[in-house]
Amino acid sequence: MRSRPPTIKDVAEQAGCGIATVSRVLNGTGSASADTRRKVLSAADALGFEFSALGRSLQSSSTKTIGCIVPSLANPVFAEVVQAAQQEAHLEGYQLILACSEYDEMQELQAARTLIAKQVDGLVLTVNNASDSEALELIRDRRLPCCLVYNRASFGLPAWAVDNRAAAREVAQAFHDEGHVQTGFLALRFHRSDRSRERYEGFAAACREFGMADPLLLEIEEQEGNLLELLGTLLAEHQALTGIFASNDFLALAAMKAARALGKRIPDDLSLVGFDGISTGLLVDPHLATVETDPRTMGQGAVQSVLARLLDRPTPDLPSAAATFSFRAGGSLGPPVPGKADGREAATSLPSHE
Amino acid sequence: MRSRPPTIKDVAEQAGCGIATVSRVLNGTGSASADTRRKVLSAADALGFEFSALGRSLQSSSTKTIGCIVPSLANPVFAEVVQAAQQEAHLEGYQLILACSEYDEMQELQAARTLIAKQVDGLVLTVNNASDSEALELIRDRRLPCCLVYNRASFGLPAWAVDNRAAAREVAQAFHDEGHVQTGFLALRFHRSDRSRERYEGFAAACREFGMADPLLLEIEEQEGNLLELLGTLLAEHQALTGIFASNDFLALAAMKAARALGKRIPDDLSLVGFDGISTGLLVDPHLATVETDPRTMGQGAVQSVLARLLDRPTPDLPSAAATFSFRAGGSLGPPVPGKADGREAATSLPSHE
DNA sequence: TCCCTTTTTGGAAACGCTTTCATCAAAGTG
DNA sequence: CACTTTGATGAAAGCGTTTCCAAAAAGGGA
Repeated sequence: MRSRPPTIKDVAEQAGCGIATVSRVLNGTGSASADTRRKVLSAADALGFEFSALGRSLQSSSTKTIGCIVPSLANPVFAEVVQAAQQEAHLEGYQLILACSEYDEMQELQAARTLIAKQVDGLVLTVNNASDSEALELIRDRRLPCCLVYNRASFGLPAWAVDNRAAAREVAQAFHDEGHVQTGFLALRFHRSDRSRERYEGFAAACREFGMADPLLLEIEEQEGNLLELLGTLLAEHQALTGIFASNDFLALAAMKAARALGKRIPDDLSLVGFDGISTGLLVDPHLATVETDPRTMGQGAVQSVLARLLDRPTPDLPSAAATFSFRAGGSLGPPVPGKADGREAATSLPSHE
Repeated sequence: MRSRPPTIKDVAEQAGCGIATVSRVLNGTGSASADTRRKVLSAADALGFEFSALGRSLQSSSTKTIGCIVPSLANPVFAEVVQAAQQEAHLEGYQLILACSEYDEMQELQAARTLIAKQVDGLVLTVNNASDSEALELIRDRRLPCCLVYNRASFGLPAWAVDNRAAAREVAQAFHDEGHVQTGFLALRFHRSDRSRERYEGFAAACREFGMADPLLLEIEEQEGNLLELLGTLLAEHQALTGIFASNDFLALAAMKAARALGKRIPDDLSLVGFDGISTGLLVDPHLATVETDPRTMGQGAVQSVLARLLDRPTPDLPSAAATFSFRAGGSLGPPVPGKADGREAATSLPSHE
């Protein structure tokens, strides 16, 4: 029919009354005679009228919108965080505007700017480096309700975070219990993620505490396709390691695959522990030992924290540090077995495949 | 400093000029003397002024925002779609508002309503049933620029879709080539996804075409935790099947695990083929045979289609049906080997694990 | 019937922006 | 020097709401 969507003015005209009355009737605020109500309702219905959130937001200076910035959705952890955040926001009638920083601080900052310009009512985000983020600075200065996820509290902002150091300590303990001494820490974009660094630092400190050798830091820069090759090279260069703690599960699984291609038995020749606890870890054989976290709770909690500030509700309790993760044992971690560790070509150790 | 964010009026006051001038200077539209320009710029800077997208949108009736509805982010396919869509939108200065339908038509409709009320400039979405979606009806009636993803074209809306039937035919062909006759089709929420149904129909038709038995339809309703148990039961009930085509990779991987728990060798006792081509399929052993699709291209393309309409650009070409997928061979599909098929308890067939 | 209270109603302002239009001064032009 | 052109500028309208306020209508009691 009409190309321009109908406005409240159109409804008023059709119903033969003023726009104020239409607003009152349709919003159920204020009084109106039964007759007027009927006329307004039918006019609105006939025109297929819906309020424009724009005019409303301008007026109320509340957009019912929450901004969400995560590094990437390629990581299922963040995908889950976002999904849970979206659901939680939806429950209260809020929408989520999504932005991905691609692990880049400039994009992170720009995203924050854009979302602020869009007048989001609050923000939920995972930044690359919580202790030094221009985006967080901006948000703090703007006094915008905000909550961090998977970052530790910073800039005075609340955070639903995993205690990476404590978790890493448990991993070190597990390695130690199995008798490992020389381990490595494998990270994908080490300098771009404070989470990765915290895990490494906690791991290194704990290794020292348990009297193990300092873990070797194995960094990989980019994820360009040849990840498996890079891992293969890296593993080949460090045959002495009996165990590797990877900064996330995908990396651990990829390392598992690369190690096998090198003829290594898991866990006899090389033990592996991941981080995150994604479900894929339970589909492989042996199961991936890992640190389980709960992305859904994190995303949901972060939104609740923000909403609490917006709606003047009591702030939800942040989880105690110890409750933010749990070590999950798995067949990929076992005692080192000195056996035939160095068979370069060993397709035979790849099961059910010959 | 000030609790209320500064408006253009504040800047004008501080710079000692009219708001129109501020708008012109800051937007780089229209002319202004060097002196005024300087004053405006410094005033804006001093106040930390940023335009409110709200006022601007109200005025221009364009929010620079695209709505995005997908069933869930738990499926990495959709996570990638959303990520790619977000990136592509971002390139043109558009933001993405995200909504998840949770495979529920009511939520799907409600999301569409909300996004429309939020005055999104366009929509990119995957619906549950493209041929019969109230949400799509609404969108079509509103004449909103919109593009479907992973659904086939419907309601006159363009679509970046996978040719599910053709893909399923290739899977049937592959099963046939390996000598399978009695296969099954495994689906998670069959009645909630037209994609799943199309795959089944295409598969069934092709099986018939190749002279195979009609595939058994194995449905699973909900995904509540015990998925592996359900799969185990299901598989135990249908020992005659030599091959299973799953409606997505996760399901195929889970089935693989469940089958092994039953003592089945993959692929000798049971061949498996998935759909989607998620990277996890390459981390397991043997590799999962599957139909690869390209969620990034889909998401990106869909946004381009919408943007083309918004910015009056030539419509991007939709991919030819055949180019929307490619069959990926994998060790999980092989010829059926009658051997010791029925060992109920057979931990031995689980490799490197005893 | 008149006056007072209560309910219903619409005009108008405000929200923050862009854009048109008219004004005014400066700068050319003859 | 009178006259036109040009550039710079601000007032005001309009975008779609909500809400305040005053006016009008409707009851109610004497």
